[in-house]
Amino acid sequence: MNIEARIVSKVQKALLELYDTDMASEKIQVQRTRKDFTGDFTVVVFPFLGFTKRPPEQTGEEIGQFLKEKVDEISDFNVIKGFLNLIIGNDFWLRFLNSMHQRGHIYDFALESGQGKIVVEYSSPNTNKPLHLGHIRNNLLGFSISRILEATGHEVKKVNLVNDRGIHICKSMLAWQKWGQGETPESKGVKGDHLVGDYYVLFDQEYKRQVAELTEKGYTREEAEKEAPLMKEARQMLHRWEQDDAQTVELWKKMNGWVLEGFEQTYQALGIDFDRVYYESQVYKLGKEQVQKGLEAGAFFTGKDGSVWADMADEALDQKLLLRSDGTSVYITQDIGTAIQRYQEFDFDQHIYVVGNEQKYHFQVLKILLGKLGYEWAENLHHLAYGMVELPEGKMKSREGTVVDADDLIDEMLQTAETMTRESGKVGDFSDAEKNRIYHSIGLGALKYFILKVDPKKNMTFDPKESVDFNGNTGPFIQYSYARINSLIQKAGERNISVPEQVKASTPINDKEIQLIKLIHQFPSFIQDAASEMNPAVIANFVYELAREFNQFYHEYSVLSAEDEQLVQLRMVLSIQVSRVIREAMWLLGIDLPERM
RNA sequence: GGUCCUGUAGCUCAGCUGGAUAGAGCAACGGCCUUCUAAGCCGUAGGUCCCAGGUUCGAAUCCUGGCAGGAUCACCA
Repeated sequence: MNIEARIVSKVQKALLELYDTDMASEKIQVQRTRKDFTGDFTVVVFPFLGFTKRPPEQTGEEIGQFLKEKVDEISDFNVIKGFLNLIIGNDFWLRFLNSMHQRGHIYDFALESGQGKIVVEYSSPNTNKPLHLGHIRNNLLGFSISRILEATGHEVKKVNLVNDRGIHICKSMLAWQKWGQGETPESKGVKGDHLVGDYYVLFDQEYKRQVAELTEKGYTREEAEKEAPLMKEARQMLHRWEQDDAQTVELWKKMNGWVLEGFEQTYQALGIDFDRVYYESQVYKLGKEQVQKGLEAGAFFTGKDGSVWADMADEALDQKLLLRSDGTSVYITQDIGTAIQRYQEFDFDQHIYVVGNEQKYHFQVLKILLGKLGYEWAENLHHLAYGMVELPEGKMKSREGTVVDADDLIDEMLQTAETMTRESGKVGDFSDAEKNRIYHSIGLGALKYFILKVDPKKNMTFDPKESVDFNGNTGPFIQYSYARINSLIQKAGERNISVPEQVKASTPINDKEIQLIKLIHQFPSFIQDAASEMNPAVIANFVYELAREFNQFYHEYSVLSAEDEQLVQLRMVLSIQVSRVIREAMWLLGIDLPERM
């Protein structure tokens, strides 16, 4: 049990003994004492006044007195207005630090194993164009939240559902067939996903031209869009694909292969991976059967033209199409099928879908439909709906060419990292391989941190200028803090300063040191919060605060040349523990740390 | 029009299930490297927490109603 929980239970006891009142522990507020007051934890006494029948100051005094006598860790207290500030004795913090020092992972004690199995679906790209900034947010969130859930004792399965079929892929295929002249990623020297994306753009340009031509001839816009020869051809191609036409399938396999290879490179650069990859081409039919079953069971109904619908009037929603009149399935039908498949495969306790917030309605409906089919686990599906990434000049629009390409962005980050590092002149003696590793850590660290530090559900503005800034609340700031501690530890070794197994109980600790130990102490509860809110930003903000706090300490006090031996040992142990927490917090975010920078 | 999300310093964001004088970074200005990495540290300046009511001992936080921005309500995915 952590110290806060202990205080709550002791306050509860105090209320019972002093005022004969049994108060629920959730109603007792214990919080960190604000920096401008003395104390470590604060009990808010206002809620107790109803039954203590005493003014706030007196109530605080009485409870404070009780706690000081009955709780060893509490060495003193003070009362200001209705706030009872408790002071925890140094020996408690020292004991805590020592216990930390002997542990493996720090987040171990956030970890209660056997918390259940969770499937996290993320990334889910279409195979007709390369990844962009929006996908990066998705990938980073999915990957980080998976690690956070693992740290809280869940068994996590990371899955990707690649949308490798449909009309959009046919568009690229058609354009390549018409104008590609056998071009390949190798022959052209570009990544496969970019090559295919280029043909998608080509299709769109030509298609627009045809539509314009037709509207000039007197077609309405809608007619023109439908009748444009290119679109007709694309639809025919999709039809052929669905008929398993050998030539079409071969072309599809070839171009999908190019794209997937390109994606793989991007994933690798981002440092993310999956336990299982699904392809829509293989699972898109799964839902039909389920819908048929539901139809037979009376959960759904048939329209006049043979299409199948669900009525969601009970949920105050409209009707939803599940199968088209020609019997083919729509998007939601597929998701019904894959959800059931995954439940059978993994027997999950929860399933998280990391998908943009524009699909909120979709997932709301998905849960309802699975409920109608009688699956109680439908309520264990969660949609982690993240906001869109906007640019300072507004939304990213592929049509206007304002999308930020993932690979370009990564390159730019690496370039900047290299330039900045060169200018600092700190890695002169490194091998090229080492230097590249460092540029990669820093460049990607900056990008990842920039994106993960904001609350997922909010839309965020991505300012390229700001993202490339390595000062302030950034990934490199934290990496730098870490590298400095690391160097400290190296130096200690060179100077034959040994790190003790235990810090001596009598060692005096100053406020800054206590502040740092307190932060470390809170790490597990931040992990819990991040997990329950599905929000990596909680971790990001925490580790930033820790790094900032440490930098202040580092600036103000000397570790290796502290006044006496005991202090050197305390500060060494403290520094090591801080670096461990930074490392583990950054690991939860999926951000690498260079040992030197 | 219905539903959902967001609105905090010039800009980008924190602010936990209501708690003390609302916090960081960037940008601006001024300091600190003969001392463990200055990608750092310190200071100055900057606020009608969108508006109006309500609940409460207490509201940036909860409720209601506005306003502004965004998303969504396809036989698209």
